[in-house]
Amino acid sequence: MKKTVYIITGPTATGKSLISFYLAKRIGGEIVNCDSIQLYKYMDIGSAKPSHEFMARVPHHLYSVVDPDESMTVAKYQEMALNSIDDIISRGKTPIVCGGTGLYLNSIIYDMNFGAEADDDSRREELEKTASERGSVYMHQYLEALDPDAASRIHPNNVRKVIRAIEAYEYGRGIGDLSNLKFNNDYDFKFFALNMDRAWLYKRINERTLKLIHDGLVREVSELIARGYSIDLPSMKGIGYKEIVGYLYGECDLDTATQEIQKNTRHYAKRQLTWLKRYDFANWINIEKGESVGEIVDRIIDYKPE
RNA sequence: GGCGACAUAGCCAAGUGGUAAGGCAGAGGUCUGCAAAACCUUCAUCCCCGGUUCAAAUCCGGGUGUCGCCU
Repeated sequence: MKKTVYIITGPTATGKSLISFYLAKRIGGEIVNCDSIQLYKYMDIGSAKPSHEFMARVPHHLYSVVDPDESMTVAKYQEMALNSIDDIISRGKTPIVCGGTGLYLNSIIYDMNFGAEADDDSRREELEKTASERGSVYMHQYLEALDPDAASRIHPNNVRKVIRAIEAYEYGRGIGDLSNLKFNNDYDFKFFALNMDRAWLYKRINERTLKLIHDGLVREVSELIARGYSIDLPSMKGIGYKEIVGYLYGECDLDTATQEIQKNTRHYAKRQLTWLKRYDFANWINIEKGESVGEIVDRIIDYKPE
C-alpha cells in the first residue's frame, strides 16, 4: 500500500511552516523542507526558517543542509527529498513536505528522471560569454538549429533558459517539456495549497519583512559577507539578501532596501500562485481572517476529496 | 485682492499641431538541472467648457484646482 505524503505549499507568508508543525504534532509527522533558500546554512532570518523551538519539538529535514556557496540543482534536491521521505516512512512516520519552491515540488510529485550530467560549469560559462558577446537573438538562433522544438518554447530574451537548453541538448537529452509529466505513483500525496485574500497576503508580507529586519536580517547578511560568501552567489541573490547587500554597500538606505524586499516578496508570492494554479489536483485551503492554526489543521486532516 | 507657474494612468513623468515615450505600483502568464531565479503580456485619450484648424494633450478665450511670489 502506498504511503501517505502530505504536501503543504502556498505562496510565501501564508503560514506553511507553522501549519505543517501543528499538522506534524497531530499525525506523528516529520517535516521535509521544500524551500530553495531554507536549504542553506546561515540563512535563517531572511528565509524565515522555523525557530529552534519548533525544530526541537518535531523533526525537520533538509533545513540548513547546504553551504551558501554550493551550487544547487533540482536534481540534487530531488535526491535529498526522496531520500528523506523514504527514511521517514521507513521509521513509520508521515512525511510532510513543506515549502513553496514550485520546481522542487515538481521533482517530488512528478516522475522526473534527471540523468547524470557533468557537474562542471565550464560549458555554461562559455555559453554565457558567447551570449554577452553576440547577443540573445544569436543564442536563440543557435538553439533553433540544434533543437527547434525547445527553441519554440523559449522566449529569445530568456537567455538563461536558452543556454540551459543548449547545454541539455549537448548532453544528449534536450530540455524536457513540463506539460507532459507523469505523476509519481510511489506515494499517496495529500496536496494542500494555502492561500488567502490577496490584499491580506500582501499586508502580511509587508509586516513580516519589517519583522525580519527587526529580528536582525542586516546582521545576518553582514555575517554571511564576513564569512567570505560572495554577493554574486545564487544564494545571496535571494529576496531579503540581495537588497540588504545593496544597503550594506551603500547603494541605498535601509528604508529603501526594506521596501524593495517587500515589493520583491509580493512579486514572488504572485509567481508562486501562478505556478500552483497549474496543479489541478491541488486542494486549496483559503485561510479566513481570524481562523486559528488549529482550525486550519483540522480542515487539512478532515479534508475529503469530493 | 494682484502677478506668475502648473494641471497627462494609482504614483513619478516625456511629449508645443498629425493621432499619448518611459519608470514604479497593479493584474495576468511562461517554466524539466541557478527557481526567492530567468522571462513574457497587459494597463490613459491628456482638469472642465467653448473656439481656431482638414487635424489640438499641444494654439486662443473662459472656468476650476494646485503651487509660488506680492499686497
